[in-house]
Amino acid sequence: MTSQGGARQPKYQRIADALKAAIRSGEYGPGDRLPGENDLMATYEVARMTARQALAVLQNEGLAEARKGAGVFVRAFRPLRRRGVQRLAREQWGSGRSVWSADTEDRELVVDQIEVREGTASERVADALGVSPGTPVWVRGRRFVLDGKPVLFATSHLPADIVAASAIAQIDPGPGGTYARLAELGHEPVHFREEIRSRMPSATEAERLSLALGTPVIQIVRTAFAQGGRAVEVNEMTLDSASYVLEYDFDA
Amino acid sequence: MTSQGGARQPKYQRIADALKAAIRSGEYGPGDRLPGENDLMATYEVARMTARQALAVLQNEGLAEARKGAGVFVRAFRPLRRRGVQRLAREQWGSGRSVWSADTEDRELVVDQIEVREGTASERVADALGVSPGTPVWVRGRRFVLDGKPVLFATSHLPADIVAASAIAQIDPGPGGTYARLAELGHEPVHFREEIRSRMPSATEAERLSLALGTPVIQIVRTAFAQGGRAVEVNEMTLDSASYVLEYDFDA
DNA sequence: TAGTGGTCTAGACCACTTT
DNA sequence: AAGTGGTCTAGACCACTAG
Repeated sequence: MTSQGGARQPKYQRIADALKAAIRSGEYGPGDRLPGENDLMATYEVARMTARQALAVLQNEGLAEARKGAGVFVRAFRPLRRRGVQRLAREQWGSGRSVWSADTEDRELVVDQIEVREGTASERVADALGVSPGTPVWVRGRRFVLDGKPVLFATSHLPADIVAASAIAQIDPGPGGTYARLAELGHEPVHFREEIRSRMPSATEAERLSLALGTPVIQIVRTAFAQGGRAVEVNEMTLDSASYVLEYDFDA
Repeated sequence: MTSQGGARQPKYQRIADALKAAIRSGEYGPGDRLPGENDLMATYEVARMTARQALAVLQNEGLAEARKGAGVFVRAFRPLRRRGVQRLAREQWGSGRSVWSADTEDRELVVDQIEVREGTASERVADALGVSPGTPVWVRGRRFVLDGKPVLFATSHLPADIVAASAIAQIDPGPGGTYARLAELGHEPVHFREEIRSRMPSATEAERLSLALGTPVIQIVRTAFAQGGRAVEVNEMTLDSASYVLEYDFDA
């Protein structure tokens, strides 16, 4: 085979581009089935691996999703809006509502994979809390599933000397959640810092969030500070990037 | 070949896991060369495509980077810290410094691919500015290259009726940048909203930021509001996720 | 020039989903 | 039962990088 009919791009790229153009043009809408491997082999007269590579491009860009035995489908997006500042306003948890109720509105929220245990601060957590590694902390882990789709999991770390005897060391921290309890203990959070990164998930994370190929995670590390500047909580959250838009409002 | 020696995982996954374990254990550090396709074929007695697939796993997770003709190498990370709130404080641009100087510290910053032109608001931009699609706007595009590595490109949109006759319609907007000029025009930004998304880049974006496989982009859409609530700028930024950590500080 | 990764072919068997 | 994507083999030629 002499290959290349004058094209400078690889075949699989040209096929992928054609599919992307068809999606942009509206020929295939969210949820629609795209031409499969066999279709592409016939249409473009290429080998199976080349057709697969073309479809892999779309999947790795997050535009399409393969379902084994069924086909390759255009992905749909309906992200939640997470208002970083308002959701942590004192009125929110001060009124007995949980912080997450601000994000979910009328959708069905399930919290599972709950874990509450005592442990010690890793180097990263110790650094954020301003303590030495190995310091006793309480660890609170959970996962959020919205309308059947896992969207986030989080692990919160709190200094054991503050929270050990409180409801924070229980599965259910009570109305208003952890922050309301911290306030009662005299360690009311008055300031927050959120650090945001994005990267591709590990295999474990991809499974825990049921992530399609080509879906990054957003990692948020929030540190809560009490009056006087003491860090009273470090919360490490891992979000499905296809399920979230983060919003931060602030003044000049 | 009878295949499978009792393994339940695909071969390429087992090979990929072995490589990841070797990286975690420190056997291969940042910048080190990993075993190549030929090495893996010999070591694990697999075909070239299977070895390639194993290496593709690492690349798609952002752990490794292939350099044509050279090998596959462990990636290194040294992100910039972008302080979302402080960098936009009035003192910053009020003092004649640019907003980005807050991020870069002592590293070498080059701004290129500069574009300043008049245009009309797309639906998305019009929506953010609170005007009708098609409204005249000035568009300011540019790319930031730090120590030779592109890290961000941004496109800013400003209502033409405000900025047309000002330095904002010039290549160089002068000391303190666009925001200082807006203030002089009586439209000083007093409030900001940043929306953050993450996704895999398109081929164009990947090229413009020299992104390795497995590197998501972070997209920030910032809207600046003047006193009275009028939106005076919408800035769409696309960041290399491997080059940035975003930070937001705020009170409860 | 030797070795590397990038692309591509032409087969094969499997597990899975749908009809 | 038919069709789909997932895995795998065994070859091949190419462009690029390095010593």
